[in-house]
Amino acid sequence: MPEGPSIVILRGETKKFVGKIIREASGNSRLDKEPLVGQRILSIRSFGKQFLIELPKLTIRIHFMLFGSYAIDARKENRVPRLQLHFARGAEMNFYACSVRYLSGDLDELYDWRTDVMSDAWDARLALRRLRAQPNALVCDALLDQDIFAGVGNIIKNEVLFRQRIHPLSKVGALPAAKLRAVVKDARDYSFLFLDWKKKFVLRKHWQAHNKSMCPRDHVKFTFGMLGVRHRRSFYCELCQKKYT
DNA sequence: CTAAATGTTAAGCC
DNA sequence: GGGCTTAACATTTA
Repeated sequence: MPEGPSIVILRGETKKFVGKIIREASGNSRLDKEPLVGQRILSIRSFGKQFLIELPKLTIRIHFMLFGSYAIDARKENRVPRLQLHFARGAEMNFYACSVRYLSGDLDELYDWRTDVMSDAWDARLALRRLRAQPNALVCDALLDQDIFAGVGNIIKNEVLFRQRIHPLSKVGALPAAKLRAVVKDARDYSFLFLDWKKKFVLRKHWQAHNKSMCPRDHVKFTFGMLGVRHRRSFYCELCQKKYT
């Protein structure tokens, strides 16, 4: 569920709710759901891995973390939704095992859409600038930095590094300028491939590095490690992914 | 069956 | 208090 492209898919599945009025709100979230009732949905947006439902008085922010899921006009059996929104004629949205928060204020002030890899407003040059500002960071950390690449997660990280033949423990500042630009470009390009493949339910079979044991280029074993400040899984080939230090 | 995972936050420690 | 590391959270899949 959690990476940016998956949230874009959810946005597509819920766009019909824009303009609709929330008739009832329930769920095991501890938030007060009363303020939602009677509110009309002004817009449904996403920022990185966050799903946003904009109402006149507040915005519902849903983050699916690792395990979250949803059901639109359907329910999961034997599960209590964290948040359930009811609309006219039985339409409903159900969100499970996710983080729900309310935001107040103008979304355009809360979020810098230029940093969302899935956004029309994506600004590659801004990402480059932010990368150059932390030359000592490891590329595997930089790609997961939501202030630079909002929406990029561990799968996209592993795939982009493999596609660009970059060792995850490379230092940002050591990458040649063209290589750094390629990382920025591919973070977005691969995210859109991810979106396309996920829509067609063929994402997994296109993984070249993530969760794989063998390098498809060199047919040698991938190295596996829990790398970076967040100790996230990295799968990489010592032969074809160059380490810039 | 057990373990680990597409992620973030907050507590805990120096 | 800041900056860092670790634990907690929760569900599906291998």
